[in-house]
Amino acid sequence: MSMSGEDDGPADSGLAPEGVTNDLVELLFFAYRDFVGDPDRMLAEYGFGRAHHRVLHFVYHYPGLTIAELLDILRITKQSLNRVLKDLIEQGHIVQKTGRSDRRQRLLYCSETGATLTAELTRVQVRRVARAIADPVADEPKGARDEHGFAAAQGFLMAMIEPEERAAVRSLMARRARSRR
Amino acid sequence: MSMSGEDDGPADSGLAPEGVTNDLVELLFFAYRDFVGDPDRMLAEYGFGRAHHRVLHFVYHYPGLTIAELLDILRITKQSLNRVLKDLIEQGHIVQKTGRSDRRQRLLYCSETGATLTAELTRVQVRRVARAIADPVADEPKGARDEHGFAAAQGFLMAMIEPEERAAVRSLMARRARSRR
DNA sequence: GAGATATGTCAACATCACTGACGTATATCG
DNA sequence: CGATATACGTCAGTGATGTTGACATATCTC
Repeated sequence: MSMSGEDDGPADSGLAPEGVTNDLVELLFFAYRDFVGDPDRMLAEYGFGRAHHRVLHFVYHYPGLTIAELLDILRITKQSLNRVLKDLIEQGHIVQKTGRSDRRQRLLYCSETGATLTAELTRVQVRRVARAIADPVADEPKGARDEHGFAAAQGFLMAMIEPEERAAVRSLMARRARSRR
Repeated sequence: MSMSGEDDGPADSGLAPEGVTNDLVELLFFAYRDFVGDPDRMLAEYGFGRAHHRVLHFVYHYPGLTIAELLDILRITKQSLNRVLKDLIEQGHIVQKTGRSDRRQRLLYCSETGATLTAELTRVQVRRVARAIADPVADEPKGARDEHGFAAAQGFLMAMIEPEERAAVRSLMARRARSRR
């Protein structure tokens, strides 16, 4: 009797049991928190914030980006972008060049210092992700039950979390498991 | 010159080729953006924001949470928490009960309406994650080359992104691949 | 030359975070 | 019991980042 209606049929549908997926939802929160935590701290020393990081990141990795493209990527208003972009340009981390085919465009590039700074930030984030891929945290040694790819996603996300925090996250989620019974 | 493939020879280090990992870093950004996008829009109708969502989420899933525990989970100050918590209590979505073993504690619970609202938010997020696990987006049909679990992570994160946005993300990242040569 | 487009900017405002200080209720310990 | 610590609440001020709305300027397109 497929209760076909909504969506998450924990029973027989090809989809995930809800309990495990709930864990993934929370792991995503914790993983993302730590994922942006490193750059946040590094940039704070320069007086920059996460918004500056996002601009630096995309300009560094996609040199020659236009303002419009950047706005579309970041999904913020041009006023919001302009505030942080102005900081970065004034401090010489980003430079603008007038577009050659369309002189209205301001193509964005990192300066030497901007590239150095951003490479540093990227290095830290890439390292965290690469390690999480290489050494996912095996959480459920029950093996065998990963037809769906939960354990893989769970191991990856848990490995993205700061090691000292993992115990706290695990014991929190164990608490839900208990109260479900 | 090592033939075989582009450039990224993970060769000896157990770690990931940097190019692919860069993609994962960005996919994480886009995936998280869309992951929180649904609840953001739903809560905006109630005049609530993301901070309210986080409180509702953890109180709903871990009934009886204390203020201190919630502060530790969210990593914000009690002043920040209090602002949103006050909103939620005044509007009857969350109730406080004095702790029985320690009467200083205020144990947090969702009311009926709070539970209904939060279940709705959770449903949307769980659905997105469950689908991404069940139907990861196969991006590199080259197969075979996933000894490290990149393709799996990439497929999961891409599937977390709003379907209409995937083409844009793909073409953006293709642009980096091009400029690397 | 008219109108669309790309960008910059001013002003006002909302959300969500922070610090610092202080108040109250309750628990714990000597 | 009294001192001290803990859990929580709150006032006041500030900063980062987002929003809307309006308007200016340069440049492209027709």
